[in-house]
Amino acid sequence: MIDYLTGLNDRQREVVTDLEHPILVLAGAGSGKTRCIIYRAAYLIKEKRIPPWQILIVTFTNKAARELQTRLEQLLNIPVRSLWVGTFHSICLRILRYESSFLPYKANFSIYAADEQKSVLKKIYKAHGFDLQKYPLNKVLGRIGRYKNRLMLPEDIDKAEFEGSAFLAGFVSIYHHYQQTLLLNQAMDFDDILLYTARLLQENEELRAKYQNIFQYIMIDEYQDTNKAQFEIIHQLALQHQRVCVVGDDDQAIYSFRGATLRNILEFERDYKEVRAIRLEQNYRSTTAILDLANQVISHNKNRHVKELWSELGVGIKPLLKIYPDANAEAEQIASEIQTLQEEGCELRDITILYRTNAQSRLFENALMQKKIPYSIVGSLQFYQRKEIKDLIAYLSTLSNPADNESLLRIINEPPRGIGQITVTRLLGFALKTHISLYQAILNPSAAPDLKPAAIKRVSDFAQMMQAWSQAALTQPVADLVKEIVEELGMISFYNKSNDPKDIARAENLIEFVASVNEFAERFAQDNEKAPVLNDFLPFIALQTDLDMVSDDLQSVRLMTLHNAKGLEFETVYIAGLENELLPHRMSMDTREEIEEERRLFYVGITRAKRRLILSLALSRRLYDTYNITKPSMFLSGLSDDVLDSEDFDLKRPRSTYQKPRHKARDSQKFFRIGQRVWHDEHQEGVVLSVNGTDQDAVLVVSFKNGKLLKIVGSYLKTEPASL
DNA sequence: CTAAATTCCTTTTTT
DNA sequence: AGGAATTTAG
Repeated sequence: MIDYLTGLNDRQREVVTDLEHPILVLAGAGSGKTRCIIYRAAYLIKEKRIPPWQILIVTFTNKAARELQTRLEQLLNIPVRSLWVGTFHSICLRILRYESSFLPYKANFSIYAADEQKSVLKKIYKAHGFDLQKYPLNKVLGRIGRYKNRLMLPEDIDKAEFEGSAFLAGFVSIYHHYQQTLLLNQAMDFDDILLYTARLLQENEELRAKYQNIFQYIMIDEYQDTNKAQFEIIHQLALQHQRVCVVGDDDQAIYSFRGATLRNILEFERDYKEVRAIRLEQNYRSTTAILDLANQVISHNKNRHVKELWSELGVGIKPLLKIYPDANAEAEQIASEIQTLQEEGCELRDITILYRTNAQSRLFENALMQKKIPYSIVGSLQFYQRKEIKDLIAYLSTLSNPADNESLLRIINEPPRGIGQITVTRLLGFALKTHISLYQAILNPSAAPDLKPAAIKRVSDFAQMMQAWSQAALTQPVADLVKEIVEELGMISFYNKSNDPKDIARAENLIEFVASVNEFAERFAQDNEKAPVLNDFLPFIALQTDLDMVSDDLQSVRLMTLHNAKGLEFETVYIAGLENELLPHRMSMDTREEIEEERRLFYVGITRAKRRLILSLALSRRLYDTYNITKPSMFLSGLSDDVLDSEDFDLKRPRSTYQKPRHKARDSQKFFRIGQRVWHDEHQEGVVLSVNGTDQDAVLVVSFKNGKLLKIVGSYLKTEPASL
């Protein structure tokens, strides 16, 4: 018997047991919202005898989904495999594969991530003469994404909207070609997964009824970070029966860059009937000292529901701000503090270092490695974006979906097998002219004009190898298939032969990948009582992220971005790089909305800490190959002394004397450093503010005593005053 | 066709 | 700085 009384407070219990109304839970950080979801699911299954397959729970990450399922099973003491629990993308993908006959896609369509998207765009630019400068890939992809999140395909964009603008007209044309190419390749991007699901539910009455009927009870976590497409999917499913429960916190909305809109949480009471709104403000995670800081930081945001977190866990240790001369010192000091904590008996897995950008992880990795402190990076381009892994996955995608040109082109000459650019171009031309796919073209290369016999031989050898595998892929367990491909291509031994440590790491990655396929196969076999084949495996891999890989019981310090920290908690939290242009990030400080979102990101970081919170900033930091002087984050000003200790450092007063950043000495006479004095023929004495490059060629920003601030090349400067 | 040389380009955050 | 992409040389 589950005890719903002692484990939950009054309001949590209401969330769990009110099945009569649509429920909106406004849950502060650490207020036990995941607990509510788990107990509500348990309540439905155990008390109300709702079959698990009628319950849909949407989480923010795959890992959260797995955890939720495990905890629920522990609570119920029975397995609930048929429960629908996953991210929007994984749930939608499941539906789309199953219902592909209603779409212009086959069930085995590929998923394109950023790399493939860009590669598709580049080909379109080349074919249709679009200028990369005028249409930067990231901008275009961002815009396409924003349209898709609003459920708009190119044909839905109002002509009138872009008639006056050549740029917009160009963009719409690119968007159009892009969608066509994806369709031709039988591929979807991440946003398509949501868009097509939403459209299907909107337009197909039968399907809508079917899934409304399946998903009798719906729960959504992190509702504040849903976008319009996601809203529409849930709305279509829940509009009839209204049995929906959403959980979120407007102060933790940090995904507007991918179309998330607070509108969904703010208008929930209008979207559904007789909504019960329940607020959870008691925090069960952090000490009062930490919450005081969190409350004060977030109170500077204007656009929010005012709420104050409180807890009964005692005052605790006051958060501390540390200032370091440069980013290296920051990383080293944090590493040695962690060493001390470890010696005092802290568990490493209870410690995390949070930062704004992935690039910052590098410094911490080095510092921790030097001190031999185990660490794991959560997320980032650790694994699935590695070249060797992507190559291997491209083989698998091609075997499963021969229409997928991106994958085929990636591997057609990888490892090198004498099929060069010219051959590929000719094959592509031939395919285009005869309206067949590239894969079909390579099956019969002798039909292509201009191909030399030697080239034909190499192509058909490749094609035969692929054909054999794609036959095998239908029946052979995927674990065996992958092993065979890796061995036959000699990938591991190829990388092992090299002396480059990077290549050795690549070999190791491939071994790890093979191991992960085996792991998947075992789990799959347990659940389904048969060994998975390729088509069982690929859908899983497409949405797998590195976030899902770090095991909880591993004894290591966790490194991650602030975004990845959402939903997690740690005894000790370091938040590094509290500098303007980093947090808030330079790309996100133009509007008040952007700055408020960055502040929420900071808030999310703070509220991860259970007992100990250390903030830090560096007074200088390198970007690319340039050292820059930094300014403390604007989020630090306006905080009172009683919520943050700051090592006798006055943030309001500009620093006149600070320790010079340490750099490796170079045997060059004119090695310029930040803060260094330099002399110029005309402007006399000045101080270096930033350096880009070295020696004579360095481009420097120098503040001269005569008041001029100039960008200047090193060769015009002297490092000593001119003798009289 | 491959390998070397050169240029380009990056850094916001993620499913 | 460092890696990817593109151009050039063999």
